[in-house]
Amino acid sequence: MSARPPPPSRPRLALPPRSVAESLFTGAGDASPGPLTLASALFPSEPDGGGGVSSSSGGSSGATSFTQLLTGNLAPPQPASHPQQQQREAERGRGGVARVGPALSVAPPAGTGAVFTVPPGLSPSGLLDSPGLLFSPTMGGFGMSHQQALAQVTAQASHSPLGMFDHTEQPSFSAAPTSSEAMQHMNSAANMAGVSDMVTGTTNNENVAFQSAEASQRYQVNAPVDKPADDGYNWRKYGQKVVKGSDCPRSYYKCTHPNCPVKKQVEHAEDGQISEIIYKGKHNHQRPPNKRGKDGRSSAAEQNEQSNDTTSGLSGIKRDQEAIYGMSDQLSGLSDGDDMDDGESRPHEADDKESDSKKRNIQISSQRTSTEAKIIVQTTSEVDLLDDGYRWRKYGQKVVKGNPHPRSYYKCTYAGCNVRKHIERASSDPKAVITTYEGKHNHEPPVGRGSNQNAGNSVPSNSSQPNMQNNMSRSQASLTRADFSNINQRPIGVLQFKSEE
DNA sequence: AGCCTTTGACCAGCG
DNA sequence: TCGCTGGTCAAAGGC
Repeated sequence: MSARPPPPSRPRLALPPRSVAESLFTGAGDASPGPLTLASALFPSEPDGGGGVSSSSGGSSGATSFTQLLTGNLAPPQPASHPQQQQREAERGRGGVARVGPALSVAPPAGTGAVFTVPPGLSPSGLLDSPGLLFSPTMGGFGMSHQQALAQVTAQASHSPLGMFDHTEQPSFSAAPTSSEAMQHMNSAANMAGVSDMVTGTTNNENVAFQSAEASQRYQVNAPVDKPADDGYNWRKYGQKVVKGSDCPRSYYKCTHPNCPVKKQVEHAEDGQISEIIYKGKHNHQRPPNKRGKDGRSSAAEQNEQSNDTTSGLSGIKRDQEAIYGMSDQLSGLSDGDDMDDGESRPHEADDKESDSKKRNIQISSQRTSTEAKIIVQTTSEVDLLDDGYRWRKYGQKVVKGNPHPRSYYKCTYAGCNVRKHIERASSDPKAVITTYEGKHNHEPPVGRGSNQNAGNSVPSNSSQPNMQNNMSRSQASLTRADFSNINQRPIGVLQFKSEE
């Protein structure tokens, strides 16, 4: 074993416990938008070029869909303050393993990035079934239709790391799934879009064309569990080691399926949480049937899954995982495309440090003990975060110990609505802003308002942006959305959404 | 009994 | 060549 070097602290966004918020999340179905709703709302495209998340490296076209953002318009997950991880990523790239995707919690280098924290209790139905989810036609600014976006996302999902994905090619709109597993992810994606029926026709396809190309995908999660998230496959741990430059012991797992080359590395943080999962290789087999029955790990949620799941065949925890991984898959496949203005994927860009430094990753974190779900997107102004379709009035601000940056408190201005949110900046990265919603709106988002206007913050808005919240059902929480009208401005908002009923 | 985890040792790549 | 490092092996033990 290698001597353990002094572990440099891995920068993390430290959030104070929010029991109130959590309790609200668990029961505040109405208040929460689906993650993709949030994400899509966060990253609307602006045909006029005035909106959309501009790439940190610039050069992105005006029309920026969520998918496009995933492919590259999100800034790289590694902040400049995380050189070690950047190095590690670069090293992984040099290792000859194509690195795809979505580091789940890596911070962006240029101070931009996104973190999706998918709550354990957040079922994919909540996570995925948001009515206004994804690319609502009313989100007219998008560069693609709802169906197109969905198709693209689901196609990306077919390039799953958990299953077979081939990041070397960008899935086309009509890309066909290559595996039943991929189809499961597609289902997840479809569920995310709330239109699972769009792809279920193909999900039954059992003719699996396994891909042979090696690939890997990274997930960064914060899962306070001893074992890595069950992704449906059987793994055997064959090693553990503390790697240099990381405070996390790394565990090595192999897929137990005969002749399956897939391995995964799981890094644990000091607190025992899983901080990162790296998949290498592709399964040459289908996901084994539910294994939990045999080992007695079946959970109530799992059991519930068996009886209730009618969408993707997964529910409860399993579906949560599917949601996590499915989303990750999508994000990975998408993010691998890197700069969207390239117009092509760059599968080996890990070899290119410069490119790597510009790589944008969606970060997804899974906190199984949390009922929160967050999307963290960097922005440059707190007021940018206020535009979520609702009107907010600032009622307080406070500086907490350990964080030089004040946390601001807002209340929904709608009469009788008790929804609050507070925006805080991470001490480690002032550009990382976390928005926490508490409560659920008992009303529709104000109709007719500009999406960038805030009652409490009269910030000039881009009137061309559609009000993406107007068609969201009440089951969706408010969301924070950055003002992307400034092409030079990076979104650094942090979204936090709650589970939906 | 079978499967899995643990853990020290070993190996290979790289600078 | 040597040392460092990451990845893997394999024996031992546990469940």
